[in-house]
Amino acid sequence: MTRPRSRRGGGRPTIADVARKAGVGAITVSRALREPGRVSEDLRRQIQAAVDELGYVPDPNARALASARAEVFGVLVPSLTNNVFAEVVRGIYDSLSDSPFRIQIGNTHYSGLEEERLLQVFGSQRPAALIVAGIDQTPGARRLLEKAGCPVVQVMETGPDPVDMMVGFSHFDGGRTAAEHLLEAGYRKIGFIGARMDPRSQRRLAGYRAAMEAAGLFDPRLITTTPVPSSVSLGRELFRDALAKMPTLDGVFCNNDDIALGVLFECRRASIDVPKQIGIAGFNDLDMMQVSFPSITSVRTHRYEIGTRAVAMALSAIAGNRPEQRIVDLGFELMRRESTAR
Amino acid sequence: MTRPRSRRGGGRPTIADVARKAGVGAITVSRALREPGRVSEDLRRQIQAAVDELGYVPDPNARALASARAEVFGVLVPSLTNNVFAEVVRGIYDSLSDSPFRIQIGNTHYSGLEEERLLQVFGSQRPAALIVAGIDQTPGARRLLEKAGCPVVQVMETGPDPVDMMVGFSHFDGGRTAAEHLLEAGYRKIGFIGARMDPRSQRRLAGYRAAMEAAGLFDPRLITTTPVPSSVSLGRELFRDALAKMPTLDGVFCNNDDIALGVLFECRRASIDVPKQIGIAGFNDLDMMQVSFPSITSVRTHRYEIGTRAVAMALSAIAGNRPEQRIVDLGFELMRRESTAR
DNA sequence: GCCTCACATGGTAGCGCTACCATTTGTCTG
DNA sequence: CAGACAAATGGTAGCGCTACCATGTGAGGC
Repeated sequence: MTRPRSRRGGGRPTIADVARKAGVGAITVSRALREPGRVSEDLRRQIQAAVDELGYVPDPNARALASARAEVFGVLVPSLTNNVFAEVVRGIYDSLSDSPFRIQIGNTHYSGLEEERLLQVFGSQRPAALIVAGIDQTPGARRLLEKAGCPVVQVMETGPDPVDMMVGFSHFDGGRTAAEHLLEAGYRKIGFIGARMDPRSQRRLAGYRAAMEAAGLFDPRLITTTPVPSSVSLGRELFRDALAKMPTLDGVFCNNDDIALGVLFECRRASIDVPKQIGIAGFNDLDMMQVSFPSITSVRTHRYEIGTRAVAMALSAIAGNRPEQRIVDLGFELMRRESTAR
Repeated sequence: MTRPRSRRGGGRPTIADVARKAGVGAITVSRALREPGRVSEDLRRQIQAAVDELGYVPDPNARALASARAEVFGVLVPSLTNNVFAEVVRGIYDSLSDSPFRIQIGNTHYSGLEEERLLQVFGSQRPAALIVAGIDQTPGARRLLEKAGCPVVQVMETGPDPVDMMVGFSHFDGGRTAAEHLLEAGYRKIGFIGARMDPRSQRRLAGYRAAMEAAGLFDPRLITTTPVPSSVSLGRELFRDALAKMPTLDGVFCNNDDIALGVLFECRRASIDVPKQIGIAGFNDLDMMQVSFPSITSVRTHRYEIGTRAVAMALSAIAGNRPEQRIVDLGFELMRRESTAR
């Protein structure tokens, strides 16, 4: 004796209700929804009518359980408020908005351990794809990615050894390009100011250092960094520190645009002429860099495109295609502006 | 004849594997994990050992299907890159990071229709709670929220008629306070500059207007708005427009801080003295407002706290408590700075 | 005209977990 | 010391969906 259970609150319609109403088998409804091509025109119309009338929406949990695959993209980023990652995430959302895939974001707070924990959690859902920021996973995280059984895209950076696929650019080259530009503009005592100093910042620093060493101008006292999260106010403070340490500074390459803006404000307050006395270059090229006064030179990065491209590659892999390129370098663009126009 | 199916790729351990290894029933494992208090110390230890050894992680999909409730918080925001919502979302994430709840974010792109669509999708998952930005849902969206069968928190704003609970503040009062401050500082021809003009911006405008009318100084030509998304560069352009329309302008209340910063930059470029010739006030009080030069007056809003408070209220409701207050007003704080110190 | 085969549809048996009962054991009352 | 009752544990039956296989039908080949 099995009386129907009514655990479910509203008792929303199930696939069986649709099947009954349309006068077909449940499996045919399932197919009509997922592979319309395999169901005859007639039935498809009938089923669609029943779906509309009942307001049927498939239960993604039941679907995931039965098919051993959730229609979920797992996305791991180190920060939600940093505009850089927010843009990448926006690209991901926009690219998936018309697909059946949901998105699950994890915030690692720049912690490898937290990343590992989140990968464990995500893995238990059997996601359709994973997109993770960075290429410096812990060995444990890397192992989890490798046995995730789904396409994996590492974003933000390119490197030699992808877990599966990669979309990004070379932060080393970006840092070097900015420093070389400052050198070409005639600056000599060029400082590096950086906050947070995650692995990507470290590589931008390395690029800066390579350029300075090639010019025979490197001096460790030119470098001012902190692990503290980046902000405009921090940029001001770090610049004051840098200037105290090395009063003859005549240029700065900033880790990112927030810092650069802070430096600009501090110059203004201290009546230091930009670009005459000090040249400033930032990184990422946020919208405000081109409208600040003076406008600020920055390395434009293609953050939104990193998100859209990562999704495109993952979708292609899900569809069963081999990727043409496992590693996609989207490059960057140096935007020369007033702040370095000596 | 039922031979075991091995659809599942890696064949990761299930609750039955743990139960077998620990020598108990599956249901006891389930309980040990969810309600440890109801399982004896001994078994709990035994089960934990088996879980650790096998690396068992419960399948959230199966769990959701069986219990008719997914451990998911659905969050709907109009933008992912707008710092305001990014901060709210960060508060939500931080508050839930140690809980079993996952988070599912939906980006409505400021569209009521898209919000409705996303609520439909979210509803099909039977989330544990819903957090939605704003109080101006379409009738359809409101209906979906009402029959969601879970706690609902509307955030960012307070209003008279919550679906369930609310956390935010009065944008009308915020706008009025900013305008009154400019009036007190001695400005008279105070413009309103706004981009995007979502419902919250509209109410800030209404607050500004109320203050100006009370002072007998309102003039529709003082208002410059656009539906275009907000940005620093847009702030510059809108300010130019405003000035062209009304050259005697001596103050501006900006919809948000990006716009305010754009106005400041434009003043600098056009050699307009701030605060002597023009007073500037922004909204939200982003970090950079206090370090810009001159620093910019702004209305500080408690965005992160909106996120944390919303989660706290939802968790309390999930735990079965009646909320002490259905409507929580977190207020705001006027930060007086150099840009309005005439 | 029979066989093959593709195509359309359906039935059955779970996916991994938990709700709902049962059952067992120990503890407390009168 | 019987009866009542709480605490601890387990069995059974699904949650709503899809993978797998079976069946029926008509077109095409020989």
